[in-house]
Amino acid sequence: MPVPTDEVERRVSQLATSLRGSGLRLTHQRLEVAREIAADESHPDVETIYRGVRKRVPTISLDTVYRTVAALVDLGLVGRVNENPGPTRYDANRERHHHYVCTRCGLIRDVYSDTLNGIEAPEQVSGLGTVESVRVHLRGVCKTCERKGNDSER
Amino acid sequence: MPVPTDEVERRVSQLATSLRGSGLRLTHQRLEVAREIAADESHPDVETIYRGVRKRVPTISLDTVYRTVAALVDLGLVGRVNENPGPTRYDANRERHHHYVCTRCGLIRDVYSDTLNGIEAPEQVSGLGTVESVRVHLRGVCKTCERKGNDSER
DNA sequence: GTTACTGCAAACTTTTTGCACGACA
DNA sequence: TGTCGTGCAAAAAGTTTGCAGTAAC
Repeated sequence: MPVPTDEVERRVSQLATSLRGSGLRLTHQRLEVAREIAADESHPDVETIYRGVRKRVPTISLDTVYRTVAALVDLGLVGRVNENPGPTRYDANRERHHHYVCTRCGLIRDVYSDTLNGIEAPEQVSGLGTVESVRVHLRGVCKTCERKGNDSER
Repeated sequence: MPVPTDEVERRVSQLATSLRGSGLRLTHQRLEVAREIAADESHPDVETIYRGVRKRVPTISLDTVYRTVAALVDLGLVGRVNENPGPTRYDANRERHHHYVCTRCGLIRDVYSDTLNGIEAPEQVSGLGTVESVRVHLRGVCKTCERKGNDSER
């Protein structure tokens, strides 16, 4: 299930507004990188974003994608996802959510749950520092990998 | 608070037994890498393990540490921790636990909580695949960073 | 017209791999 | 003694940076 077109456009225009608002220039490349991330709910890495954007902007370079993604992360418009070793992946979904991760293929899916959202930090944690977010990571084997029955541990 | 000596030895001997049991040779290097991870609760990366082991085994090479750590992970004796971008970190603590992560300095502390252990996957997740583990990630700013008041985002 | 952004190339960091010698069982 | 593991070196993968030309404002 792809991200609905209007949701993509909503995200892109929010990204555009925020870029402009923070004094950054709204270039063709940035807009297309933003669009690519907004339309991809598979939590793509930079290489994947690069391949996608190149279909529309064949001259874009990989380092521009790196720089743009870093800018979007700094602005808080995109989240970094480090569930697995290997390339960092990115997430345009800024709604509160949790993650399901397949330990075989690395698939990451967003999980929405009021129950999980309601979890509070144990009081002992206040001795360590402030708590700004509580995220649940569910790990297992996805349906596709289970069907394949293979054991490519990633 | 360092890991108590007897707990370190308990972990090391378990690692030794498992290595032998799986047909791998019990070398000086492997034993010392295992000891280093077992004694370090800061979730060290390979470079840190390497520096620690070199005090006792000055001739060990970095790639041996990489290979040993990979073997320990494959045997399920050590966990991989990917809370942040940058080098992968490792965890000798195999008890069920959760993580508190400082978003400024990258500190990772283990969190034990029966409440958090009791969390169950929402039923919608069963549509995605099996669930083998449920871990809670608490992110915030640790006491030390808060005191410093600096903003080195990491 | 300025200044920030891009593309290129090179560097850097983290991790993996091939090979010959040395050490464990 | 045979085989697996180690150290060395080189390569691969992922990411960052300096610079000169180009495009946004």
